[in-house]
Amino acid sequence: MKETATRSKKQTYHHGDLRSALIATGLKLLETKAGGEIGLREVARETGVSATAVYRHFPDKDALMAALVDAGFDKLADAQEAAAVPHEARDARFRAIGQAYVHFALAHPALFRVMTGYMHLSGTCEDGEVVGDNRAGRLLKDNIAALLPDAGKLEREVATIQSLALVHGLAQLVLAGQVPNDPALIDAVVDRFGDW
Amino acid sequence: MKETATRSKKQTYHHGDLRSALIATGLKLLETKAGGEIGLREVARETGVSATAVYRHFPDKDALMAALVDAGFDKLADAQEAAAVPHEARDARFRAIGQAYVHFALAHPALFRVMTGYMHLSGTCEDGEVVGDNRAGRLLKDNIAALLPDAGKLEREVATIQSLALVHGLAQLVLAGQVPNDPALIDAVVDRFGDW
DNA sequence: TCGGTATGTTGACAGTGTTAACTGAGCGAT
DNA sequence: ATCGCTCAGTTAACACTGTCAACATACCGA
Repeated sequence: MKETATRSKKQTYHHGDLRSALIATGLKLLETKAGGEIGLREVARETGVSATAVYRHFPDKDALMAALVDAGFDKLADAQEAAAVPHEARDARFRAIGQAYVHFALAHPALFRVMTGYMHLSGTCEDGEVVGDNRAGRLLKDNIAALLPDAGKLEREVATIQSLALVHGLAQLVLAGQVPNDPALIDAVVDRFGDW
Repeated sequence: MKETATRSKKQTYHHGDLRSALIATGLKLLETKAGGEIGLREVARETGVSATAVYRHFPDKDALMAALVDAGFDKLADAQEAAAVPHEARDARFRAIGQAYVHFALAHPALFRVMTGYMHLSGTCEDGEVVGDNRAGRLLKDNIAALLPDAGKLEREVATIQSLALVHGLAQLVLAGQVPNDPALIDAVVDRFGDW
């Protein structure tokens, strides 16, 4: 086809890396359509490809959704790292990471809903490890370790889970309309992030 | 029909309070089918009624789901009140309520998933009030007020949101497989519930 | 050059939410 | 007591979804 010039690399086949294209349009659809679900056929249609072509790259709709979840957590990690940069003190960096979690969820509500709704089939915690092994999870655990250098393993795990549960629950409650979307209030709640 | 004898009251019409029957079978289905979604037609079929009969009592599938959310929060309030009974001290009662939240979610995973997935269209917080006005929400706010008698309104709101976000996020993370389902670990995290 | 396989296509099937048109039970007014 | 209206249910159909089977074709190595 004629888009051979637009694609830079991996341009190996018919479409040239359709898998990444599907994920990209999925993310774009989740940015545009603020509310509601997303469909396998819809993603395929918007990518300009037949619906069943998706099955050459994902066994299920669930697998496609899981890939979107992974992509979402990657974007979240980007936002968190960017938010941490301007701060020097370790606790300030930590709080910035927590704020970034909630702000990301409020800025991308549809994507975050997919992330929470399909989280269970993407990177579950293996072998007793706490929180999934994506970049966002590692970022959190690394910061906890830097913040509690003298703590034992269990203590760090508890701190990790508490922090994550706080921001995750807060984001979801605000998105669900159970907590008013008041930045000052949200900041006040997240300021508890990292108090031990 | 012949089930006139089985129904005690409200037996006014063809089915006799079909609305409640639909909610009841919806809850039953959510207990039985541990994972996955629930369907309008499925609920109708299991109730022994035509699919379109649902539309005489609910404008949407969303409305039916919202009713299930309300019913779920009512059952949650029951569990929380029962869990609070044996404790005397106010902080112990408070922690028991928090534990009950997580345990309820883990005991009824499909129902809890529906509750979180459709929470946004059932009892959103009106006029700046914090958390929805169901029994579970009032129970939490009353206990916060008893626990922080000298606190200002904003301080109580922040405490309410922090508590709710902690247990809600924890429950969801465990259900999503991001946190191991270890009762001791969960108890350790929830023990932070109500520390100020 | 040729055969095989990776990557796409069309067509079909079961199942979903939703609407329109229809039927009949129950109750109030005459 | 009967008429008529409205409530509460039905069947039929539509557009849509996820998924499978069968088919077509572009690429790549022998």
